[in-house]
Amino acid sequence: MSANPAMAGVFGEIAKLLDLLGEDRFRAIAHDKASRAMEAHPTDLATLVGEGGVEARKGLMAIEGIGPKIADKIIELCTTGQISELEELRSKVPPGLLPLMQIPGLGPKTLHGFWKQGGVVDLASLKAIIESGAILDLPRMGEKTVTRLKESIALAEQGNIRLAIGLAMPIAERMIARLAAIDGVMNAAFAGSLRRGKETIGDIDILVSTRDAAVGAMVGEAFRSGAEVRQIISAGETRSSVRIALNADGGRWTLDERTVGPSIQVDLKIISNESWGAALHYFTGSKDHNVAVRQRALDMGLTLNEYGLYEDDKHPDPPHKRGLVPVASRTEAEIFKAVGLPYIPPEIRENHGELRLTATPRLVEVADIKAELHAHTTESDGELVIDELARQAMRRGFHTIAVTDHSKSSVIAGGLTPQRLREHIKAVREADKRIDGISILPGSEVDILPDGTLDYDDDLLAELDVVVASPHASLSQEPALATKRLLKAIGHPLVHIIGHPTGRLINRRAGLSPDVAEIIAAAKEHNVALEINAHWMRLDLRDTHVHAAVDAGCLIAINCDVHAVDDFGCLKYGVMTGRRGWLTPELCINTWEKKKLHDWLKSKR
DNA sequence: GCCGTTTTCGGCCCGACTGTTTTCAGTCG
Repeated sequence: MSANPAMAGVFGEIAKLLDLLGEDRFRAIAHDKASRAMEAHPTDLATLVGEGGVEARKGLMAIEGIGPKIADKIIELCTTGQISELEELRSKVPPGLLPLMQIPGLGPKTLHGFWKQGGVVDLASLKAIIESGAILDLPRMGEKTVTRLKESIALAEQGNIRLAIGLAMPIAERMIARLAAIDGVMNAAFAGSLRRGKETIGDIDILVSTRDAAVGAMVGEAFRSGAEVRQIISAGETRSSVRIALNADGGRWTLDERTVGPSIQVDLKIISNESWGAALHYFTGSKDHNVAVRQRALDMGLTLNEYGLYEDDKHPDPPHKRGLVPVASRTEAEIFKAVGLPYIPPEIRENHGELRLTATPRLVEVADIKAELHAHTTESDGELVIDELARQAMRRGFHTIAVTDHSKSSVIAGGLTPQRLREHIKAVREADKRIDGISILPGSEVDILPDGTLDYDDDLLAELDVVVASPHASLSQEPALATKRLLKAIGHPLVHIIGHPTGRLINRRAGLSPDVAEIIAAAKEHNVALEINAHWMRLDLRDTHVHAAVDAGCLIAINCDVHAVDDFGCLKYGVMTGRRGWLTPELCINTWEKKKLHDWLKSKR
């Protein structure tokens, strides 16, 4: 299991504590930056550290944002289980104070004042000084601020859940369609983490460019007066923020407030058409990518903001307010070119090496996908019969569809007994003969049982053209056991693909935590593809795992795990996840021409 | 605390918006 997220959490906490204590801001920023670098690092840093030593230190310092001091702290954490500096910081701050930083609008400076001057040590004491009115005696605290604070506390108490991309995307598309229909709107698009294809979205960023300022005012008004708007957070000439209620349709998943969250923030930015590319780049992020590109611009004597890329004349007023003509601003490509970079696709803008690219990488695209290798029919828990499934796959231009219903242990999902599977194989082969224009292959999504054995005997598995082996039960077993379990399935000579390798469900179930590096190495060795399950509840493998797999040259499958017609629409989320892992078409078996794919499948028979 | 195609010291991205202010601090992205 990768220790990176937990490690990132530790350094995030150090950053917050430093902020709260009013220590040097740049130290806090450095720890926060390092925390994000750990979170996103594709391989397990604890493994890299090993027993510590000079090599470990060197390896850590090679990572952008990690220097000698933080490297030493990582080694201390990995070898002793704690960081003495963190323990010391914790002892200086009341334990109930730190969680208050989650409250929107409440930053370190304000909270520091609450603590030192208002005696606030936790949520209860914060509420108490609000209730008594004592809060109004603190600096910069007026009626409006306190009203806003009360709303923010209520919001934070409901839980701060990042929305799954598959729920955020339709909301964004709906709002954009509405704004784009306004006369005089030139461009409307989403940016932010949604455009970068992250698995969950903290808030939705929408960008609109208009013919003139009057249109902009109308757009802002229309945005803030939408039926779903619950709260207007801010309303300016060029920016507005609202909070909208969620009424999400999860398809075959039942969604409750714990999964969906009560509401999501949507930010609107209105800009001129001339600034479209600069603004799109700016608001797409990521933050780390932007900082790096901006720094690169400065090094070239240029300055970049959301309005454009300008000659840097060191003037104190921003260039766009002085009527200067930008070097580049209309398109993102123009801006990248002007700072000496190839066009960088949004999904890899994370400052993870993309600024060292000399050409735009050819990442996998939705149009490349020519086969779906994981689909269910009414024979188990799907909604489509074989013929309908084949027609839907054909409509999308696929040359191959695999019918992979559940195996016998998945009782609730209507898993097939060996006898039923043999009949089903016959039915699939008949459909394949009957229907022209697509290859319909008999397969199974066979359970990987807790001990790593498969749910059917080898002689039956050998009759199938496609075997997707997936974990479905015992998803909270120990990491070491989970690793052993998956390695055993990968080593099975009849297995083509490991389906949703960890079994996680976003915002709902953590799933298995195997040693991903070991899994990837074994998959590479045994010529087994690891699946990116494209359903937005799963996205499993996740982006960081894909990145590690791609680095290792491991094959990847992107499958929609089709249960109903709509599930084909999840392909874009799987592809975005692949792109976030720098996945090229060569390594993605679903992009292969028919013969190449079928030859590969047969090589395991 | 990190980092270097002007720097191994002295910087550290940049602008919008809000509320409480008589000119700006804090927060956010």
